[in-house]
Amino acid sequence: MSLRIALLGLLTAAGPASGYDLTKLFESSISNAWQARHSQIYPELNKMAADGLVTVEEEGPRGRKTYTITEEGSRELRAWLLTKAPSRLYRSEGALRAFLLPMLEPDEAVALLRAEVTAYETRLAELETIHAAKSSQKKSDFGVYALDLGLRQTRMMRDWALETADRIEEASRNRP
Amino acid sequence: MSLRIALLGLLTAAGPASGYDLTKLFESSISNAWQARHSQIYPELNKMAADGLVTVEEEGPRGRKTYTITEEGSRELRAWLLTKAPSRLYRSEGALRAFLLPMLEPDEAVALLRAEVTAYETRLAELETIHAAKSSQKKSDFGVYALDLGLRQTRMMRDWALETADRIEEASRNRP
DNA sequence: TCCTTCATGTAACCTGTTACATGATTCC
DNA sequence: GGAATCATGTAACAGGTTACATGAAGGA
Repeated sequence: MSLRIALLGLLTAAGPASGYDLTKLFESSISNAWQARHSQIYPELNKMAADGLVTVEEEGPRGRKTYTITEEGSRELRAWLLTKAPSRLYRSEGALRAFLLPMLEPDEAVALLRAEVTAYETRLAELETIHAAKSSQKKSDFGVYALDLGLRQTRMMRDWALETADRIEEASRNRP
Repeated sequence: MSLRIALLGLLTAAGPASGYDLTKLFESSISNAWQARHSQIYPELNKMAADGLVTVEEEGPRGRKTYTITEEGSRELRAWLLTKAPSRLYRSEGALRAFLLPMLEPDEAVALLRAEVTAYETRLAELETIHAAKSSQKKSDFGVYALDLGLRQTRMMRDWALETADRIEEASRNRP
């Protein structure tokens, strides 16, 4: 379901687009919240067309098909946003790792966490670049709230890793 | 892979247990980081036994099988923790919703966000209760870092929803 | 006796990833 | 002519959810 919603959202935000365009839009605009490959996108667009949520308005060179969202598609998207309670289940390899951290030696755990901090710093820098670009261009509001959420998420993870590393280090100094 | 790791982790943290026990442990201890149903856990335990990562030490009443982690299982778990770089891909229905928020009317978006705030407050209260219980009993360290992460995650989401609602409300008051 | 909990399993289905496959167009 | 990019698709597999199915043990 979520893939459908994401595609309808992108077609609303960016206007008519091909599967190829949507694959790139996925990477550049929504990858912070959801991911999908072309191998999942193409069949889904075909199903959505069969269900009347999108139409193929024109076929360009190289078999390019440009999809446009229909009235029904917009209704479906709106209904999902307004009525469907979001699943708050959270699945993360990072959190699983966090759970298992106490089974490592303190210095091993600290080394892992310091590496995580670096990775999150890098990611943060990327997101901040994107954020700066978005703020200046003022083109569309789509993505601004999700980008803010991504920034907060990344900062939170970095802070957690940093503070947890310090905590473990201090505890192991006190009783080695 | 992650399911295997989670099961090996639980067997390390809680000692020998049955599939039934592990299903409940999943819900009570690790659900913040990962979820799995019994229909996924039972077949996986059988595969893990075939691969020599766990052994069935005893069979109790009602066909109960108690699994114990093997040396090889411990090695596998350690290796995963120390060598496998965690995927930092983030997929969340909440974030997808955040992306699409600008397509709603301001008052609709604000209402959704206020409801989110309430939901996260509730979740936060639950986690804080668990946290308080864990802190006092001091039984095992397993889960403390993941629980801390869960608390930060939930607070971050609540704050984001709250501040975004305020932001949208103010913007719509200035130019209605 | 009946209900609840304990206990394990399978089957159908949906979602997502990786890899394979093909061909047109454009630019150098 | 050759490489990069545009463009669409399928197949095999892995991971996860929902529903179905069964039965033993324990307590009211």
